[in-house]
Amino acid sequence: MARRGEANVFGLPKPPSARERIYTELRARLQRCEFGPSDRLVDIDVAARFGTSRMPVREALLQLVNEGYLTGTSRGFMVPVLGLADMRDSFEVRRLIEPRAAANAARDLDAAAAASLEAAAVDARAALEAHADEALIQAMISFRAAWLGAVRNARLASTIGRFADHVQTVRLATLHDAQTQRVATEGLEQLCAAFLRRDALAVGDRMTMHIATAEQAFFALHPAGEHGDIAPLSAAA
Amino acid sequence: MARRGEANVFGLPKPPSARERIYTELRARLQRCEFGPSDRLVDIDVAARFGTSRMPVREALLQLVNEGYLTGTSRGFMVPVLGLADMRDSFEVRRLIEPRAAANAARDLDAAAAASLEAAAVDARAALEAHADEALIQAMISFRAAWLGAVRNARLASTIGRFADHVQTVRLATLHDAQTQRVATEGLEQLCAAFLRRDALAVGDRMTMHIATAEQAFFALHPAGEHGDIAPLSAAA
DNA sequence: ACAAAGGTAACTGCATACGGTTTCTTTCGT
DNA sequence: ACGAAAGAAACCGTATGCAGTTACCTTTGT
Repeated sequence: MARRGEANVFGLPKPPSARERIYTELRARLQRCEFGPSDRLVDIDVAARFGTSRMPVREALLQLVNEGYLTGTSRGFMVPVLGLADMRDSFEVRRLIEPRAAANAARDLDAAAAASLEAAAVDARAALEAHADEALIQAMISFRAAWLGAVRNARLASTIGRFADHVQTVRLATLHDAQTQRVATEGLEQLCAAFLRRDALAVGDRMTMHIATAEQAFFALHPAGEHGDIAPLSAAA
Repeated sequence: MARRGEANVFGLPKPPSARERIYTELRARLQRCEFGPSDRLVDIDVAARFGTSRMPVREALLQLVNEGYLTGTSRGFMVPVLGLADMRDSFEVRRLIEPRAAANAARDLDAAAAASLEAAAVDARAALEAHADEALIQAMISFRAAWLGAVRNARLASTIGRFADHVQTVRLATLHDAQTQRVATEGLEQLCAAFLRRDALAVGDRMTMHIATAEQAFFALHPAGEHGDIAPLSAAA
């Protein structure tokens, strides 16, 4: 008897629930920043879009709120406007956990994951030389997904995964500059080489540098105080 | 116009939604391990318990599943049985982030939070000498909540908060031994002293040691040979 | 008596429905 | 013409109902 969600002997993938489908779809779109900030997501509207009722949509939206992809206001769900303070906070957490997680991944890397990493690095190089911005970003997403998938510590991996939106925001903000693209691609290649050598220490160091570089690139574009982006943080005053 | 959930100028507390009430209540009970492992939580049953319908309960349960407090099976929601691997993973993440978070809290500590920390430390000492296990655990919960509340980085704080269940499991598993109680209390007092001095570096170091001590105490009780589940039996007194 | 098969009860997931609240719009008064 | 108030619309939160599925229990056959 095939249990719920498990693949049975016939390899039938699974019958995904409506809630899960909607959640996955919306999260993917949010990670791609296909919804502008302050763009309201109304449950009944999304429901019509998916051909279901409001309930699965509502549950998916609540889950997205809980994971930080959306903010629930009194009037609908909105894409949160990330302020500079949010960015600084996210970078701080990433600095704490991602180097070690990547190092662990390098230690435990299997052949398939190594191949995925290398393929992503090759794609990134090709996209860079072809000036294909979209492909470059996609390659970086694949690279990140590859090493993140090699992290054995499930809690660590899921914790990192919660910052995917932030990472994507940084990418979209910084990777339109040719110089930044080149620096990022070269850093990715060196990181990839360290992964393929299973050099955990080098991977950790490179990841630390990579995050620092991204942070500098991001804040170079956003001088403090320029964008008065609403930072709904603690109302300390 | 009092907005939903906000306290208005008259200090009216708030009208919490049913979903939120149920979620908060269930999470508090789960953190206290009042539900034994493999204890099924049925939505219609909980709904009757709270005097509501199934929907808010269902949403609260889904949120708890999403946060790792429960696991959704084909037949109801169950309290997950934490294996030794889960514990090892949680400790790894805590080692990465909590020392720095505590150090930041020490740097930004205000007078009220400092008072809370000191009060919790005093309570812990009193409970230790009175052999009041429950009060000791409560003091440690308060202490942790106090410094965690002083962490300005909201993302960092919420990330740490996601491991509250793990922390509580460790406490319940280890803090029944008098020797461990004494060591933990003394460590807490030294940590508190460092906080009150605003000595961020000392706080970070002490927190590192604290986590290492907890890890050692926990795994000393659980020989690695047993890959069996840790059965934190319900406190059926 | 034990095992297998079928039936039954229970539970989840989704759909529809309703009330309350908030916000936008319109209208009325000055 | 501008502001305020009342009405209307939109939308969230919750309740109830129904179908599908899964586990458990009963029953039957050997």
